[in-house]
Amino acid sequence: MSETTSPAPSRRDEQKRRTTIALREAALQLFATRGFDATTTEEIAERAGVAVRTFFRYFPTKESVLFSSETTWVRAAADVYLAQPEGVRDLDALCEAVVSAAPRLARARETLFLYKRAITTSLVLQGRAQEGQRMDSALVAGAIATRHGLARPDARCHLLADVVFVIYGRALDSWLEGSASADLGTAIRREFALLESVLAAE
Amino acid sequence: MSETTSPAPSRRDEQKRRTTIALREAALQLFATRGFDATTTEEIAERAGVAVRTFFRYFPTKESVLFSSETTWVRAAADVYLAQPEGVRDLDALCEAVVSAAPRLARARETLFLYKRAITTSLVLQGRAQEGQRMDSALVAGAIATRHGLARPDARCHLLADVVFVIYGRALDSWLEGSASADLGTAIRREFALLESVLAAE
DNA sequence: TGTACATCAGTGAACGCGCGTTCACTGATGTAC
DNA sequence: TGTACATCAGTGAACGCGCGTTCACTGATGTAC
Repeated sequence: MSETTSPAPSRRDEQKRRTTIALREAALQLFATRGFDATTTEEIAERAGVAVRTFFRYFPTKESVLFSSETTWVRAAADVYLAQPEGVRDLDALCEAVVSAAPRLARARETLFLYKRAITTSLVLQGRAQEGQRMDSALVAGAIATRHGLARPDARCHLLADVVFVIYGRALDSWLEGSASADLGTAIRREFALLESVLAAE
Repeated sequence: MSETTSPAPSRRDEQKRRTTIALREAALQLFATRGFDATTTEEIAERAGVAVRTFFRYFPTKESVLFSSETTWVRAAADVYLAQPEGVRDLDALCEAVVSAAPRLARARETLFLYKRAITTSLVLQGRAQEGQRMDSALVAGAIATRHGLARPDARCHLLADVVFVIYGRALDSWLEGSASADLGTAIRREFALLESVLAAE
């Protein structure tokens, strides 16, 4: 009755997984180097070793290949946030939560780097990435509301969540642009500290 | 030698201006109601009373019709920001600057409403809007740097500028969704106050 | 273990569609004298 | 003020292109007995 164990991946499932990954990787590489618009679905399929027809069996649109609907690091971070002691200030709790996701993100540095490069080549991808972030922000706003005993997030929750994503985005960017040896967690803490200093200024 | 006076708009210039406006308005209406993807350039041209061919004489792409490159309210707001007395805290100076732009924005309420609706229907438009905001944010970051006597904006300037746009965006949204009689300036001040309270909390 | 049938990943080919371009032209507006 | 020519806004038609769909099929994997 243990439904949690891997449910016997058949050869077919294995094959499907391989094809999915092959298409994802091919697309990421091509988008990051040549740009989204300059890459055709034909080229992606070719690089992945399948027919174009197959590409559209796996992904409904060209741009959807970059965005897996798998639960992001945000959900895990929200749990960390909610696990913080009551006495901790919201902003500090959020900082800890985001920092807790750093190792997982750091492990995918190269992929994140390509992903970011790919995004910048196309308005569609930027729009889609923003859409994803809006959903993540709403999720975080919900967590903040929960911590405060609110049934629904109010304006404060949403504002705070949005600010957190500004901070996260800036931290991620500086980390990706810096040396590979730098620590993402440190970069995140730095941006949080910056926010405080900016508001306290004068 | 007064180059500032209007340089004698000829009939041709007048005609061009009319066509531009007609295309813009037609596109805005159609995008906002039917959605960007569901609207063809054919329909836009038809509604504006010109041929499709003419559309592409005025705008290089379907999506560019929504974005005029005219200087936004941001430049004016940046000037207001820089005109604030030295003693005023950065955040307060920024608040005043954004609030000073409120009347101008409020006058275009209906257009802003349609614009926002249009944006939400398409990833391309979202990306393009975001791109514009990035540029505006960079402009504000530059102004902040100037006020602090920096040659170039540092991380603090950029973070602050980004936060300002989060605040502005949230204020604008709540104003557009609220009753028409509400005041945008008030909404802006409210969001700024919210940010302070959020950071001071506990 | 072996056979018969069902399912399903992958494919080829043809197609619809709308964006954006290219070519060649018309007729109104503007300018030179 | 009037005439001759130049410029330029607008157009029609045909086209290239890549995304995404539809139809009809193949061969490998999975299942029933």
